[in-house]
Amino acid sequence: MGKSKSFHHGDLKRALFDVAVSLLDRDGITGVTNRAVAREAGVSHSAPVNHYKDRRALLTAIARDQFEVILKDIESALLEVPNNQKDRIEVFANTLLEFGFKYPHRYQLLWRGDLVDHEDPQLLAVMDRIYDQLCDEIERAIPKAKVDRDTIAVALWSMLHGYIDMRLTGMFSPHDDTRTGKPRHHAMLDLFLTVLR
Amino acid sequence: MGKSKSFHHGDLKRALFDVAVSLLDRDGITGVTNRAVAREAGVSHSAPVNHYKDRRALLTAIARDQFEVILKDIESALLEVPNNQKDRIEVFANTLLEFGFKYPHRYQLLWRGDLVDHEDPQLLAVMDRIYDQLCDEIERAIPKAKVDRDTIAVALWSMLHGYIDMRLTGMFSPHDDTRTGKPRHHAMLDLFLTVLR
DNA sequence: TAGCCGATATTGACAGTGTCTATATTGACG
DNA sequence: CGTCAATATAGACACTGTCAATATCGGCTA
Repeated sequence: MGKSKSFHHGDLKRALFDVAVSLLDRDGITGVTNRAVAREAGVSHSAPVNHYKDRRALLTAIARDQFEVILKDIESALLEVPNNQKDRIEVFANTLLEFGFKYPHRYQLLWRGDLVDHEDPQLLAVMDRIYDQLCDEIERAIPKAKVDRDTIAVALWSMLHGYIDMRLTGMFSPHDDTRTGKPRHHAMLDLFLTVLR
Repeated sequence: MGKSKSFHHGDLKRALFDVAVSLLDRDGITGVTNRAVAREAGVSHSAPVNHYKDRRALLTAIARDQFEVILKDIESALLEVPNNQKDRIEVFANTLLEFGFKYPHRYQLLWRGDLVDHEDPQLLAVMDRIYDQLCDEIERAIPKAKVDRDTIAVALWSMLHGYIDMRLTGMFSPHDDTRTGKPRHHAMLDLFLTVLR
């Protein structure tokens, strides 16, 4: 829709956004200050306020966008897997894991309640779509279960998020499972999916 | 050992520590600034430097301590459960969950790599003890498994951490499982432990 | 007891931050 | 051409962490 082709700059809003993301990747969240972003974009230190109310608004926009990226990654990865197969859940999981390890700082931003407005309706909407996607796959894979579909979804997403988060903080090292020789997260998933078979 | 009964103050090091924790509980991590801590302790803004090299050092000390609290909570909770029972794992899990919900800000601090030095040897030591404790319980409950004990431990801890973290960011609401009527995390645990039976 | 000395606390400074206000510039549109 | 709202700037304020210089205190030895 209405991308505001700007007056003085060109499209400062987008420029600020892009700069912020690249700073995030390079320096982590502490490197993404309003002033650094403005500097990098070649504008004055308080130019951003016209496009993003404050730092939180900018970071929320990024989080929104990255959740969308994840959703699209999942959707397109699922396209390459035939329907009604249990390993669609595996595809879901792997996509999330890959994103987390490829863009650690972006991933960590997503869950920083002090920096991102998790009440933002658009953001909530995307998260819901991801969640619903997961529920659909679970329903497809195991229509009959002792517990809620939601419980399975929450359990699985929790495990994935927790694993990524703890790996990123350096808590777990990326060792393989010694019994199967598979990467840890692969073995973990197998273990989890055992319940469903 | 050697608690440095201080000269001017009394035991400023401990006072700073306690003030920091109470500020953390009250205002979240953003409220725990060096200056606020000093102010609250009634000393000058740079008094803390004599006891904690910088903010990171203070927060690392807190994290260390809180991991110890968790370990002790787990150990004492386990004392009330007979050996060789599978629900010792449940006790482990519930203790972690309770801590997270009771002290959300402390819990979140534990995983903030930008604020806490996760290479700190003492901190690593405590985390290892918690991890080993978990592994022991797993070994006790299921000596024979298709996968590594480590894989089970990592999977379980990941799930617990992920659930707490996502609950604290407001991602999941605390709904009960509709099939069983149990709290979500309870049902989640049951689901996970199914693998082991 | 006198006096030294290291541990502890204060003060002041510097660079950086987010955010607000007033001011200037711009470009589209009448 | 001139108006006006959108956009950009410059300056200020109150914070922050951290450092260096200074002051104060207590235990120690002489």
